Amino acid sequence: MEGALGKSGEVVKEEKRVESSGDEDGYKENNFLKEDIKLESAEADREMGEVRQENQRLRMHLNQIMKDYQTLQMQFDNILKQEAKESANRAALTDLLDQATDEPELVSLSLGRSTSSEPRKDQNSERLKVDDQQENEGGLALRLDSSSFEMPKTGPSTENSSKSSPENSLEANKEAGESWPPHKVLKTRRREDDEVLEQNPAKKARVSVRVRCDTPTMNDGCQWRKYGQKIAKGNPCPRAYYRCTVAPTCPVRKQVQRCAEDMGILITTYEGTHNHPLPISATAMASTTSAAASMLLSGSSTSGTGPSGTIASSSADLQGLNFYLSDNSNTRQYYLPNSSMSSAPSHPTITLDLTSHSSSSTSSSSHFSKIPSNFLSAPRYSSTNLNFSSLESNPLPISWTNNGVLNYGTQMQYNKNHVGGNSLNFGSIQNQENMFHSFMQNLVPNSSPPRQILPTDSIAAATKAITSDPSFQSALATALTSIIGSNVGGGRNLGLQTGGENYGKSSNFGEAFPSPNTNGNKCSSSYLTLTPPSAPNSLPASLTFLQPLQPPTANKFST
DNA sequence: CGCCTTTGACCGGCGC
DNA sequence: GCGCCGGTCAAAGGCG
Repeated sequence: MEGALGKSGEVVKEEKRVESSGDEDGYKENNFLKEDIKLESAEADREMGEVRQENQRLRMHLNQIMKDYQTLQMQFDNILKQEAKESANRAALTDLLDQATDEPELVSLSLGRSTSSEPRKDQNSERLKVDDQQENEGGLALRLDSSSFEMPKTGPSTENSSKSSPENSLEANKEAGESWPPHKVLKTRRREDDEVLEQNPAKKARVSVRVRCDTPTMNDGCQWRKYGQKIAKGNPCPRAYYRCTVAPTCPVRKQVQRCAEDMGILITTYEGTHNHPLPISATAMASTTSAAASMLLSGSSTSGTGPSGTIASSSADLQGLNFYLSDNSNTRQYYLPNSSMSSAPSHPTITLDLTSHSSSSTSSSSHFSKIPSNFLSAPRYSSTNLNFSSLESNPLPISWTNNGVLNYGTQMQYNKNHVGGNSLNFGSIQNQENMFHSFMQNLVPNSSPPRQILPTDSIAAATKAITSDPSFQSALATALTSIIGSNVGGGRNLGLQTGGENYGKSSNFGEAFPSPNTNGNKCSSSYLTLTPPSAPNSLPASLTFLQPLQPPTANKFST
């Protein structure tokens, strides 16, 4: 606009000059030549002026952006301070209530409503109080101590995906030995790898994803090969072992097992970091697990600052979104009571709970207080939980139908024929959630309609929870951005997921499911995908929940 | 034919 | 040292 005005002004001046110089005939030709030169110089001057004005405009815009950024930063800090105060008050209140009722209830570290009800060991109360204090001093609990996530260049989680990873050592060995080694050599290498792993605990971090899923496996977009199956102690359902086959040297493995107390819940545990480019449909889960693992490891890496070498637990509970971060000491016990997990030792485990508390009539356990103890983690090992469960007070038994229409009070449904044109009709969802999904839709190019079915009740619950509190959203986004942006495979696993056509050729359907069913679909995981900010006024990052399309093939089942 | 699952055997860590 | 247990291997067979 300013440029246009400036241009018009210059033109008027030139016209005046031309009019005043065109009166005398004797000097006409010379004057024309001079006028040409003058015009050229005027043209140059005008262009210079335009450039200057453009420069000035850009400067003004930059200043405006900086002002906006500072304003938002101040607002965000204020919100954090307020929530820290509220959290402190709640923690104190919870302690008082515990003492008054003389029940061994846990100390809630929630920012929102206090909902957890796991028993708390009395001997842990002092530690918990200290942890709470640390949280509150650090501001919003959900901050997850973002400073600890700024260690990608030196921390173990970064090394995880690069130099000293086992796959690299494998590759190094491969260069020397060419072919895949015989058994004994493999064993030797495994030992070498273990040494590397010991030096770098990130390798052993595990991310466990709990998803309500009626189908044998969760489709995470990656390509897996089953290499074993075992009956684990304490669970009648066999545990299946899968190895990533996208790349022959990929060290990533996963274990799939049904929840003993609730067969509807599928527990998938990922271990390792992919050392290869992933299919688009697999990036989200990889990002999520990697972020979660790095979160866990970051927390572990900061140990030593707190009492007994522990970090402060972080927890946020906002309308159903529980976000736990704890160390490997007793702090975990108040949401993982009486754990007797059979997972391998020295494996810090982070659990992403994407089950919905009241999503299913067959469900009896989805919140942490009801999670079967033998599937979460052993008490002595590091374990972190990200609970995306909805709460009793906020039931969201929502599912998507083939038309993308939400249902309430039904089991999750999967769409076989859903190819495109997902209208995301959210029916009677609250405005905030509607807006959130609309925003998410805007992130997906219209030319390629989201082929993922926006997933399940749990996702709806998580979405609702996140959208319920903007400050929480900001905090979560900031935290996850700091994690993922710095850690996930050098960013190669990041990105907005726009399609889920790649399901690989894997047919990893046979899995730990005791009673075969005829459902031809695999459950797809619920994805957390971070996207970069699209506008100065937008959130630092947006949190999306996406889901790949279901494969059209039928399932095979194993016992 | 290649890739997959199945499944019994084997290995190593851990507790007693 | 022994047994338990989680995890892995690899031969055998199935499938497309």
